Amino acid sequence: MESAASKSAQLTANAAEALPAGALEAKLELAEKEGRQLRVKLGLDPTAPDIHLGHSVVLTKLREFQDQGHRVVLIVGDYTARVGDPSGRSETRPVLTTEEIVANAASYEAQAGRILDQDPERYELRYNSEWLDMSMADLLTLVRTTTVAQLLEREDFANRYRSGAPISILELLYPLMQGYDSVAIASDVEIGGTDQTFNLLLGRDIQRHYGMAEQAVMTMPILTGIDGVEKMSKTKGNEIAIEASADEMFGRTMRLPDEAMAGWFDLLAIPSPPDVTGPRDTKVALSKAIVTRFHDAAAADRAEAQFVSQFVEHEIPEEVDTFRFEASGGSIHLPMVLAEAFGISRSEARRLVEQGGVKVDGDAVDSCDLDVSAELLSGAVVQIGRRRFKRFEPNR
RNA sequence: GGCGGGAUGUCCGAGUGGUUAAAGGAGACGGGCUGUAAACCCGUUGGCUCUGCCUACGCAGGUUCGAAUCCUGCUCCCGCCA
Repeated sequence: MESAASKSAQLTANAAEALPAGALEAKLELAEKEGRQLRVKLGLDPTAPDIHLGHSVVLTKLREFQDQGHRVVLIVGDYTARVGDPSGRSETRPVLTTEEIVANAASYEAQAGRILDQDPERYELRYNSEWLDMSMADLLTLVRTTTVAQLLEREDFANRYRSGAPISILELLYPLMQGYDSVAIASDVEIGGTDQTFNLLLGRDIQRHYGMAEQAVMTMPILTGIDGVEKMSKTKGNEIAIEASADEMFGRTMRLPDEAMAGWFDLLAIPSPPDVTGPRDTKVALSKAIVTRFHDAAAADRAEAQFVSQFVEHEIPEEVDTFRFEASGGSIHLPMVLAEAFGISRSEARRLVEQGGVKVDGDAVDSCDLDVSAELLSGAVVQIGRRRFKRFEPNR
């Protein structure tokens, strides 16, 4: 039997922090002694419908807990989403409608299932509206646990307060609500990104006020987006969704700046290839590993081949969507048909032609020829830039 | 309750009567280059029936030959003092 110490060491291997020191190990020991599972909590913020690689870091960590026999309690923050987590933000989040939240939550659960073990013995899903839709009296009890000074210790609040930027009461309430989630589900461990450290630790205080054992806290480093700088997030458009196609996953990973690769290997728990290879090959290996994880090895090979053909050798891809155009007249006004085919405005189409960005069967269109013959387009592959293709077929 | 600040294009943010479709930055897109959908360089970035026209600087009016810029009212947001 493995010791609690070694299990703890294993779990914290690529974590940022495990707080307070020794707490996780103590929890593991306790669980073993009492012969029970640990309840490991993760709060999900259903403000965007897609799970991306950033979420996968934490979810994969939860999976490790499951593989050691523990129980993951996923909390869909359907109620807290009405408040908006201010973590790391300089402004108040927009509030979602109930319908959006419900739809996002459903999609979240389905996607989380790709990483987590959904065996009911080891998996529990809860919505925090279940307990946060509380009476005023209960809210007052909750609010009594914490002071404004405590909340203002949090870096983003402190910064905003100092600079005279607005802080809404709603936002101050968020950490309290999240902490109450820990009370409601009696969590033993809570996991989150390093930007959650304050909230996770406050959860301990709140549990204590309610006379409960305090949770251990584990934070995971934040995965950068494909820009290699900012936190991966849908809003910034630098994410790789775990539902993305193999080609998209591969290509987007190839966009990652070389310097950011090491962090990705570490956080995504992908073994680094031998360092005899150059950065290009390293990045290819990373891309293939990611595609393999969410699709399979064959898909990774195909994605690589596709990438090489399209972006290295600049070939027209084999499979191109067909666009049917009206070829009744003899000549076609290019901006019009491009706008229709690619969903851009005619002005934009005109600009693209002027910049030499439009190719028909590989040849750039002359900017003087805004009207072309229908025959030229018939059966041709029209290309905008390096990434957008459509096969034109006359509509007859 | 009092005082003050603010609302500009996808975002941030200049601009206080006239070459302003609106500086600058970010983002995005196109081209070049490249191991790369990286970096770097160049360019573009409201729409259209495109040597011109239309729409746009919170909303509604007004002044003016002419307003994002001045005036009036309204809506919303924020800070400070009490």
